[in-house]
Amino acid sequence: MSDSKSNFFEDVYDVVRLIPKGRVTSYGAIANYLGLRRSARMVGWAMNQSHGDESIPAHRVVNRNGVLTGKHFFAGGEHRMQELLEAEGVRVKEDQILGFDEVFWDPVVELGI
DNA sequence: GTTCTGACTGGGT
DNA sequence: AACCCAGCCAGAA
Repeated sequence: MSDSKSNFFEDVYDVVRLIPKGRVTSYGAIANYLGLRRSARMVGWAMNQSHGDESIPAHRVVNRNGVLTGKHFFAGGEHRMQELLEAEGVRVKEDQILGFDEVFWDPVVELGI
């Protein structure tokens, strides 16, 4: 579209909202889905800007290592992100998701390209 | 205006 | 295997 301004953030938020409960994805997966394979940082940056919007399950977005890298940005304590994930059935240990491959949700695979 | 950093990732050393 | 570096883009100093 011609009026591409900050649509990137909108797209990121849209994909994050599509993450099913009990599933997680990575910044790179979202970036890849948006065609910005190497712009995973921007996804994280978009999440930072989304801080405060409870409609965006940012806790379901982790890095490719399955580590809750963004936990430190959650309000209510650093363990809030872990609590949110565990409440959805995602096991977390030492800020790392257990069975990451089982709960991983890839928008490119699930939604299609 | 330049410079640096960042909720990342992949490849190279 | 561990560490380092480059790439991507946007916002702050």
